[in-house]
Amino acid sequence: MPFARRGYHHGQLRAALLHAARNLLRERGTGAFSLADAAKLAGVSPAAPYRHFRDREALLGAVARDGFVLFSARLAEAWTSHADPREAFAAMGRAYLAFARDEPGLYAAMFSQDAPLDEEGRAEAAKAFELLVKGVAGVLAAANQQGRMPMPDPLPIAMQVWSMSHGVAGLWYGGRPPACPLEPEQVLQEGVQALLEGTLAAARRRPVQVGLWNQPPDAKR
Amino acid sequence: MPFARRGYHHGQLRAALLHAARNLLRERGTGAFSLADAAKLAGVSPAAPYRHFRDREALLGAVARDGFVLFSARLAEAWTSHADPREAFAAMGRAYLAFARDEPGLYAAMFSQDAPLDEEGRAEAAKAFELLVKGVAGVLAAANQQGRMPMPDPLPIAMQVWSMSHGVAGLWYGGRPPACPLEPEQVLQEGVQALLEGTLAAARRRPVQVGLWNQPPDAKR
DNA sequence: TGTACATCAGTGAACGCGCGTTCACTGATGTAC
DNA sequence: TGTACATCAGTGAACGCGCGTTCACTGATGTAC
Repeated sequence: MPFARRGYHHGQLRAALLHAARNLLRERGTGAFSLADAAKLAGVSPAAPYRHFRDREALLGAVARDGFVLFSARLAEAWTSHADPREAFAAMGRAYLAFARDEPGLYAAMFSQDAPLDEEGRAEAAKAFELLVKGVAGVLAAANQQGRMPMPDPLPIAMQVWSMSHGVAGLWYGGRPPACPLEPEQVLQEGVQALLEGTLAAARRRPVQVGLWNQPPDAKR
Repeated sequence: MPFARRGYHHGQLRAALLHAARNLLRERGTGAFSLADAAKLAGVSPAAPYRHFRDREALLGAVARDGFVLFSARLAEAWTSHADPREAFAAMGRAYLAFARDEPGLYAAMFSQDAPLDEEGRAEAAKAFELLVKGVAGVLAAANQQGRMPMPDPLPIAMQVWSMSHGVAGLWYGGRPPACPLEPEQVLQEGVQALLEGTLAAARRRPVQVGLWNQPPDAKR
């Protein structure tokens, strides 16, 4: 039992509440989460949380913010754990799904409007997305070492990858798993693989335009 | 006001409750949905719904089932509205997103474990997925009119397309829309485009093996 | 080192609310004779 | 055609519950002198 209280004053109630809330989120959903239960789990009266959070929403928002911090850390860890960008990117995908699998309630809260993110929370969410963009850019650069093709804009591709990851996570870990016998990791891995391959194939069809990198072909007129 | 009651007996309370529940789901989320409000919206006492549904979950499950029926209809409509499989498939994607945009609460309920599907409901959900598989198979066949490459199994591809669609829907219509300036329709359309292109590129690399269609290359030993 | 006091984290009882669900009932409907 | 009666959809009042939140309070902590 981490964050156990020591006396009349808890000492680290804020951290204990965040911890308890995450556990509740894991067992029940975002909707079933209750402030009273979080307080009880932290071994404290139902009024105590109000010393640290304005209301229920504020606690949920803080949990979601911490969720994005943890999420970013896991993605960054996966990215730096491999030298080859393609392997690193694949590891990122596995880390993404592992996070959604192990913390489905937290993951759902992070992307739900029930847990309103403050400015800092939105910055943390943006940071996680930046990691994905960096990963996509790395894979694209690795596939284009000779600079034979115009570099596609990594942002829409990252958004497509994010969408597929979010979709796989939602379908398998967010509700009813699909009836088909496919493994979510495989679906995502092969899907992203094909997605990148198709993008690169399209890019190879366009002539290299030195000085016009990252610009769409129509922009020259 | 559809399904308005006429006298002491409502006449079509079951349908009215399903209608009211869908409206509530549209305005609030799955979590905030309440049986009492559905009854009030249908102009009936809070005990009346129990004549037609075992409990709150049963009503939600019935709403979800009807949601899948409507969803399938929209997808089928889009598919049959174009002769060219590629155009039809693109229309299906747009129909998918339009459904999730116009009925976000219903869409969320359909994929949430809060609304337990009965046998019939699961069959309806499977039917919607079948339409997607049919669409993928149609596009693959159109790209392979000369029979030059082994036909890839449409099922995992359909699952990847479903995941990306579900992810785009979840990100843009299910919570916080992403900060990036991309349109969800464009992200999905281009993503699926690249995904299919990559899959076809991979398939072209394999030699045609007459009599071994739909079998993975390793299966020959 | 000791003491008075400000600060503030946590208490516990209470509130109002809305919800899911039950229950004895009432009134409309339709069917058997 | 008329009447008695079974059926059953909807009533309304009530229940128990859990929740978010407030409020006057209490007790520990740390700081100024």
